[in-house]
Amino acid sequence: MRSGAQGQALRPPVSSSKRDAVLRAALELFAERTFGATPVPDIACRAQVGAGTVYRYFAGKEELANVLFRQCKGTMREALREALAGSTDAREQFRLLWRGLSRFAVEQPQMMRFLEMQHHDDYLDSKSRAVSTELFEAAERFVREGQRAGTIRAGSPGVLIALVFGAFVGMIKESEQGRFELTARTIEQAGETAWRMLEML
Amino acid sequence: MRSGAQGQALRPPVSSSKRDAVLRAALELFAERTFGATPVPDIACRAQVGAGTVYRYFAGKEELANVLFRQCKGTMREALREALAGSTDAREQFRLLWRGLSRFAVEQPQMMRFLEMQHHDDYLDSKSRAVSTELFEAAERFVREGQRAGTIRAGSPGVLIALVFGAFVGMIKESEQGRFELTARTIEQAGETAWRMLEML
Amino acid sequence: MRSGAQGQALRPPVSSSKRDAVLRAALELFAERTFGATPVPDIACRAQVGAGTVYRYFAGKEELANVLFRQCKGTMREALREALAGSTDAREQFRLLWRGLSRFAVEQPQMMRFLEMQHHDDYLDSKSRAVSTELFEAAERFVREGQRAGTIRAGSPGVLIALVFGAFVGMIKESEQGRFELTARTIEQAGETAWRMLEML
Amino acid sequence: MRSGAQGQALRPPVSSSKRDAVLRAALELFAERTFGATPVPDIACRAQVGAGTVYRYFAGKEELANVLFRQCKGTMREALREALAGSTDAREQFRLLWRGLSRFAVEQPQMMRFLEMQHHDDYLDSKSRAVSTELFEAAERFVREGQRAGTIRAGSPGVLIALVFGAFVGMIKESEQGRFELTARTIEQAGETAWRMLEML
DNA sequence: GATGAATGAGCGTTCATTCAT
DNA sequence: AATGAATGAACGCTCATTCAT
Repeated sequence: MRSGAQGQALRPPVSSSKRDAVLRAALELFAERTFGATPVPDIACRAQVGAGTVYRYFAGKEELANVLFRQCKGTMREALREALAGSTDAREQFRLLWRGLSRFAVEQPQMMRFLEMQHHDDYLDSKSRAVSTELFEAAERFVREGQRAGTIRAGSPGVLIALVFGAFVGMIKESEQGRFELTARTIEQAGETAWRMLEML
Repeated sequence: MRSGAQGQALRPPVSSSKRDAVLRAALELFAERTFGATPVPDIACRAQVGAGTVYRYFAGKEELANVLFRQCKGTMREALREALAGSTDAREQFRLLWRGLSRFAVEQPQMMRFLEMQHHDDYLDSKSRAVSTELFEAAERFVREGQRAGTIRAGSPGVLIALVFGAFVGMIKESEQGRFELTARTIEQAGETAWRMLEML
Repeated sequence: MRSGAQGQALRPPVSSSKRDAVLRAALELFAERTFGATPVPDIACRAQVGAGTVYRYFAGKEELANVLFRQCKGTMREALREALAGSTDAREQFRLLWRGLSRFAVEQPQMMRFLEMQHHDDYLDSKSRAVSTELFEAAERFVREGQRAGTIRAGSPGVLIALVFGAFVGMIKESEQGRFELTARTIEQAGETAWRMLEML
Repeated sequence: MRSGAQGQALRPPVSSSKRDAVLRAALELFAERTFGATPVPDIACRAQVGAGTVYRYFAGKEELANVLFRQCKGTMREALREALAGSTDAREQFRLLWRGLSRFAVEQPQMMRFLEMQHHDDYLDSKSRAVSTELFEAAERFVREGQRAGTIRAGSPGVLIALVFGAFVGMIKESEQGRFELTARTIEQAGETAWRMLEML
């Protein structure tokens, strides 16, 4: 019993416990040491898998990183789904957005580090880049809606999102440097602060 | 006048045209390809210097990166000197701060990329970390002064700085992704926006 | 009837459709890419068989190649049977020989490539080597008979065979390099030419 | 003093003792075990050189093999220079040709093995292929001249050369299999035999 | 009997670093 | 002081072979 009625699954399965273990291990190590500084054998070792096994599931280290990148972006998007669904007023949506980001950063600190605190330009493929863009554009839409509704101030949506998201990332980054502790309270107040960049006065 | 009349200097000079050439070349390549992805021989080649010469001036690749990191942070600080000197009112100081960052980012895009868009945790030594901290704390002081003067709103100075600086970096990063163009006007408006996170209402 | 009534055969059968499929696939791939450049899993795949199955029928890649080698040599010998049976006069026998080789080369180009245009010294076992020798010696006998009958000129039979067979292989090889086309006419004339090395003037 | 008046030699020198050692070692090992079965580290080891050094002089294993191939073909051509220069009558020229091949095969058995007893199709580049073709065509010219002069019989020059050269290679090959000893006398008589394929009756 | 996922030794190659010149 | 040829450990990756199913 392979996996239901879809018929054959002739090539490397899209999921399997080994594959998942490799992705998990890669995330841990990439978050800790960067893509470039992580040897594939170390990933295999941490995943409790032979080095060759990595290549059963991924065409190479770069593909592994791309798949992981997309998976992480997907998880991030999931955390922001409610906020980006867009229905209530912008203020409330922003609260959801910030909360979503926070949950993501707190629950998946490795994904956060991997996604937003590292340099991917060397190996990201167009599909991965598209996933990034898509998420960015969803956020832009949120701003544009708010502007139309008169609850978000005027200004380039792209720039505004870059500032808000950058602020969030900056907070996480500096807290990881040990500059301050990242309590729920800190996060919430930071959200209030960031909202000022968007709110209509 | 470093070592008086004893004749030859026992230790390599702290600066020399070769040393500078190596640092310059390293900056260019690190900015372009990351520390981890830049071979030392390539740095030497770009600097028009023998590979061995790099090791005359730096104990190794990591030390080179540390020296470069500190030099870049120093240049950044220089760009912010006026703003951080602190004398006029916070609003004006912030304008100087944002302008300083912008000048730095525009005039030294390679430093900006190297310093703020890459991952250094693997090789930064304590001295370099201290330099970072120092700059961060100068910025915190600016916030604290403003708070004392009643021109900057209450809140953890560290968090506020992290948000503001993060916003700046976010803007640069996304503009480099091609999400929008970074005109003088964009930068200035973004500064107005970011100021909202600090201003007393 | 190999092992009588003892029930199950203790050793895998010497032939089976899977075994044959593996041999066929190996021949195709070895001819195309050489023994050394052909992964066992690729053979299995082409044979529509699990990788492990190859090892049920052959002790390893080398044994597979040896069995294949012998089988190909056998087919070659089959193509030469008439010519080597030796009964008519040498001139006619030679015609049969050349024709046999040609038929073999044309009908089994993969065997020809595998057997005569590649390097086997690394893995051929003594049995395979013996098969080669046996065929060579049959050809020597043909020469010796002709010499005795006065229709083939004097000279070391081994050397003469080496020259004639080498000429044949040379023709095939260069035609595969695209130096000329290998028509029936070309082959026949080449046979006439090669015969000159043997004929009594 | 680099090498005379040609000026700079900015990139890896075309010759150096290490480079030569690598080529020599590669020839020995390729002759013995085939290109495909020879690990680069083994070449380096035999050349008494670090593995990385191979890559200072050659872009990769394939380039090394191509350079070696061309060098060997060059040496072979050198051995045939006189014969292919073409001046005397074809009979005499053929004697020179056969003698040249023999000298080559006897003095450079490793080159002979590498060049003519192995499979290169996988990695030969167009330049190397051109070198092969050039030599083949020079031999064709020899045949054509002889035909024009009426000392070589009619027939496709390409096919005739393929047969003659194939015969030579066949002789070498079988002698290496131990089927007979390769004495000067054997070689000379074989030459007489092979000449029959060309001579005008 | 048959499978193919899994393994890990070993490949071709790179690069931080050294050292004879 | 400066060089750059040389090194070899370590990388990403392949593949002959095994073995749980």
